[in-house]
Amino acid sequence: MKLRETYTCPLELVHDMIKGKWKPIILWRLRLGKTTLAKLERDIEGITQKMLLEHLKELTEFGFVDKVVSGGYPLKTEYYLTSPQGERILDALKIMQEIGITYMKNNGMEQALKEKGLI
Amino acid sequence: MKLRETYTCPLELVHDMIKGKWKPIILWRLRLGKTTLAKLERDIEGITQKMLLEHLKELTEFGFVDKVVSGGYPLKTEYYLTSPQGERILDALKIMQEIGITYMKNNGMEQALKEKGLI
DNA sequence: CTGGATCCCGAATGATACTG
DNA sequence: CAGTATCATTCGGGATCCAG
Repeated sequence: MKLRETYTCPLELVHDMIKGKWKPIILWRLRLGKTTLAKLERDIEGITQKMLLEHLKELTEFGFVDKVVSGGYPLKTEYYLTSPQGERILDALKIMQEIGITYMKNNGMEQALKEKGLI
Repeated sequence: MKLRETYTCPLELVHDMIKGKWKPIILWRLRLGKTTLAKLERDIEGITQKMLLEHLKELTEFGFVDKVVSGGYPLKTEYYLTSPQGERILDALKIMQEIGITYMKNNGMEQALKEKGLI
């Protein structure tokens, strides 16, 4: 995600920072608390380690996520949402999630919601 | 913005619906109320009519925006946020705007904010 | 050796310019 | 305004590298 040099509006900046196929899902998954790369990879359906790493890196650079690396065996890295920025963006994502659920209900996609236990 | 056939999460769906360089700004501008294409084009710095039209079309298809065409000469079309979906997404965008302002303050981009009168 | 992270490349998609 | 062409970015695969 390449940022522009100038933004006409802070909103654009943030939108660019969370733009990308996997970023919202990663942040969403991180709402459950600090977790490892392996767990993220397991829980996020369809993502590859490479994509996960790339997007995590950007989220980290933009200050939404941070990580702790604990050396030793096995080598373990844990990722978590930063406070307040990471936690704040979650508020926005919650609204989007809510809109999505309502939208799907109203557009005959209830089946998918049931399968995920969201309804 | 091509939507996928399956989404693992409603959040992804919404993120895809507002993805695109100009969509957040268009929605943001529409928070000020119903307005015409010409005014949008004038107020959104750097957008071309083509881009504006395309993005408005998608936002309309996804139910965030609607338009009223009042016949007569000249033919006048006005766009506005739908209720509740369009207004709801605005709540998410407000949070993003806020995060963006804070981010810019903390990263030496205050100058840009002052120029826009946001600070 | 194992898990974490980066590099290079082709294919697909988005943005903008150009044109009628 | 719509259609097409061009240019820039992103996605994803696979190889590779680094560190304990």
